[in-house]
Amino acid sequence: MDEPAWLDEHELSAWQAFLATGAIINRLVEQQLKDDSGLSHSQYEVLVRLSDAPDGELRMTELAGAAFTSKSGLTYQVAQLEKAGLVRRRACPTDVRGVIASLTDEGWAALRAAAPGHAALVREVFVSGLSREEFAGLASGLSALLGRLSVHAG
Amino acid sequence: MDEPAWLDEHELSAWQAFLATGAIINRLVEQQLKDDSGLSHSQYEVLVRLSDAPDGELRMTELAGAAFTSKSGLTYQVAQLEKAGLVRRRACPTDVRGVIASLTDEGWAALRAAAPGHAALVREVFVSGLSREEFAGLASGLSALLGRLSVHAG
DNA sequence: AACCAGTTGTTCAAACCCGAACCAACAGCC
DNA sequence: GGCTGTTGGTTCGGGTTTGAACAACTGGTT
Repeated sequence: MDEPAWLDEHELSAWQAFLATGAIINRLVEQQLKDDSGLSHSQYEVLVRLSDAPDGELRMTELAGAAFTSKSGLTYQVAQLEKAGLVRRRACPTDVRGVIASLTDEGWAALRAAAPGHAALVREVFVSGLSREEFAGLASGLSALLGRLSVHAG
Repeated sequence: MDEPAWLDEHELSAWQAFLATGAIINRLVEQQLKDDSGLSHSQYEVLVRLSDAPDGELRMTELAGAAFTSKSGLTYQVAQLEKAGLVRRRACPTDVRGVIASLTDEGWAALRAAAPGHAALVREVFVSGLSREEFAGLASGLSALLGRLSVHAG
């Protein structure tokens, strides 16, 4: 009801930290992937989602929901990945409109090759350096936030 | 030393939550600002940094450091803001190369107009819905992370 | 069967963002 | 004064992302 119109000191600094960490970490991840594997972060995410799905394939829409891009953005990235031979597209048997993206052998290989370096960086910039309690608090806060946002995103 | 090459379950889900929340929240913020004030998030950030600085002015480099864009990205955004009349550029008295960006009256006004709606959204998607403990944990985790990253960013 | 609201994925123009190259100007040094 | 290495900011080229418009299709209703 009588919520103040502004963020208080703690809220503001948490918000700033959220933005700053996001920006910095994204940049680092982007750089590492590009340098070591020639993949962009979005492309890597697409490969990961596919690899998590049964048979390594997923409808475009599901993929767009799981990854964090718009539909058109996904079309573009999948086209890039297809050009690179990491992903194949095929028609969906149950829906003529549908397109199914699936990992090729090269796609699996690229992912296997890229993952360890990526994991190491994530560990370095996101996990290590925090105490067990700090990390636990961060993790549970983020997960609560995500749960809350899912409502919003609906 | 013998760090596993992969992220364990907890690390992975925290990482995913970090990416997902960042993506979703950024999108919501972007949308709200654009709809209500015609500003992009980056532009809003630039205005905020300037308003935080003494006399509402800052050198380009300091601005680029404080906001989270590259130098060229900043040049672009400041040009946009200048075109919109919200920011003015003037030469730096102590360094001929230097450029000082400063808020115009319209800039102050635009910021004052945009801030409450922005604050309300941040509150809604970032603060509220979390218990006091969850938020505290999240905040301290983020701040630890940021402190850790500053080393990295050097 | 014919309609109709909703979904699917692509295309298009525009905006955005980055890194590299660049020029000009600083600072420190001999 | 003249070098030399560094910094400040813009420019440029290219890749990326977005939302809106679109055409094709679906599933349910009458």
